[in-house]
Amino acid sequence: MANQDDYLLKKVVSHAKEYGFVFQSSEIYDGLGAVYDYGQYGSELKNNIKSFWWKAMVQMHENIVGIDAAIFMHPTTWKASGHVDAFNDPLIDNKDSKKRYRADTLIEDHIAKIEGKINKEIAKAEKRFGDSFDRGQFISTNGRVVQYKEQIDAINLRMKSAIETDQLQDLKSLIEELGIACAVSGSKNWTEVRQFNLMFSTEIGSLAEGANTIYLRPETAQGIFVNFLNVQKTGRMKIPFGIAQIGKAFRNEIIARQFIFRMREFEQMEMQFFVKPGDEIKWYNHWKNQRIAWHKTLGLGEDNYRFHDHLNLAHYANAACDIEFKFPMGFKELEGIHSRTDFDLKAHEKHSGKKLQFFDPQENKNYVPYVVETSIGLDRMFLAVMSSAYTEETLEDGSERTVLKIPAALAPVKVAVLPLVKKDGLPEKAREIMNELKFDVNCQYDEKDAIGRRYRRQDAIGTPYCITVDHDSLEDNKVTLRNRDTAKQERIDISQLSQRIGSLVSINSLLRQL
RNA sequence: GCGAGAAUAGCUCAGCUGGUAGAGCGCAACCUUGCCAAGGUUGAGGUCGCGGGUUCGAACCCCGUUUCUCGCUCCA
Repeated sequence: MANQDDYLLKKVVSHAKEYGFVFQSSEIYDGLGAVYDYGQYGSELKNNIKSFWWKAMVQMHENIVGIDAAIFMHPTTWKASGHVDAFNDPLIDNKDSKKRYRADTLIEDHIAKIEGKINKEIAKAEKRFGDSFDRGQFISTNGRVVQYKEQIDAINLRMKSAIETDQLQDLKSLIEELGIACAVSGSKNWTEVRQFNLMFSTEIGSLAEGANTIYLRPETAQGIFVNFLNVQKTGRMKIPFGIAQIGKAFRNEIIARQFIFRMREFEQMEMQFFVKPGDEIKWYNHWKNQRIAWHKTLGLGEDNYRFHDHLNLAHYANAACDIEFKFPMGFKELEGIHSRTDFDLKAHEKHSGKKLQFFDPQENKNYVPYVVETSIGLDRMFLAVMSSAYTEETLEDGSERTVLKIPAALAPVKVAVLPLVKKDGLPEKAREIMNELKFDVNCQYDEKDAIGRRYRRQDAIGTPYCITVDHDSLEDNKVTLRNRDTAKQERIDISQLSQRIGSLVSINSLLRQL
């Protein structure tokens, strides 16, 4: 089973390359790790996914608007968001077991052990003294407990100052002095502590001295939060309302693998929905339903989706789940829906000194709104479409074909116009049709090779419809319309083509189902 | 980042104990044909991932490096 799935992923990767969907970045220079480029068909597919999302989220909702914030943001943004602290991990490896740990977690685990000893002492004393046991007094007077607590305080103090001042050597010394051993190998043979920053940084010239390091945003959400007031005021938005955005984000992943599933440069499509405090769970459930409906409209397979509720919530969230998709490598996160409370806006209030509040006329008071976020990885969505669309079929006559059954509304090329033969005026007639259709949809003209081979070529890039011009077309002004998935053909009047194709491949038909 | 494996034409791969590269498919042009990968002719495309080393001689052996895959690890 696993082999078959690996097989599918490999197939999708090589198909994506062979037909111009996805290339490895800078391939002629041996490539750049975990960075990929979208080719001629890939970029079309990606744009169509964006368009479907944007229309569904922005255009279909009067109370949602879209923005396009810059990738560079003021450095304080990332202090407020918590990324400077949380995306900065001091890591240490055990040389014997080859296991990697966060240095601060190792120390915290050690502290937890000492706390365990304190609790043992307390439990013992409680047993001994029974009802007359004064817990508070015991803790502050018992010699052993006081000693343990002093130890903990000293370790904490040293760890904090080491992290804050970037004294990584001291973190290692601390680990060695405490005699912390690897849980796997049991050895105390550690490497140096190294800092891993998941945020890419660069310099900017215009900021004041000492504050000139800026980051490439590790998520797009903060661009929305810092613009909350701008949009609310200028757009006269009333709660509840949403701000949507599609954009690139960057993470210097230690390990980035599985094709475009985890990349160092990736694109997010997300919407932050601002609600009245207390209403957030209602809206959280609302957006869960909305988002899964969006996915299922595409018809990539009902069974390919599932919700995964987070049990361990991030510090900012009071409810969170993922929409997982069955990728070739198993069910993996495709989209996240988080109830982020007022954590972000409050943090920006604190760091900027600006009030980020909404005056609610019904409540007749100001409050910091709560936020429900929907955030989907565009590249992951791309992979979901590609991997579920990839099909190898054996036809009735025993021949095989590879077809991308991409939803018609997302297909890179909607129609191929093909003269049955390359003579007798058929190419001219086909060009004529093409020159009209190209105003409506992305189409291709192809006269090379036998008609069957041209059909297969279009199948391989997922073109949902082929129009074939034959000798009869010159007489009756009709052409055949060939369906990619069924290979069935129908005869249709040239004058009706534009309308017919439009209804078959338009995103609107999907939007109407929502 | 650690460990293991891999890298030869656009794709899939062959290439013997070292003797300076092949196939199928695809691609391009032309001829023939004409509704589901047809036939013929001709052609383009690889300093064998990159850099060193051993050797008279390296796609092949050794070292380093890059990229990919798997496992560990990490994952707001």
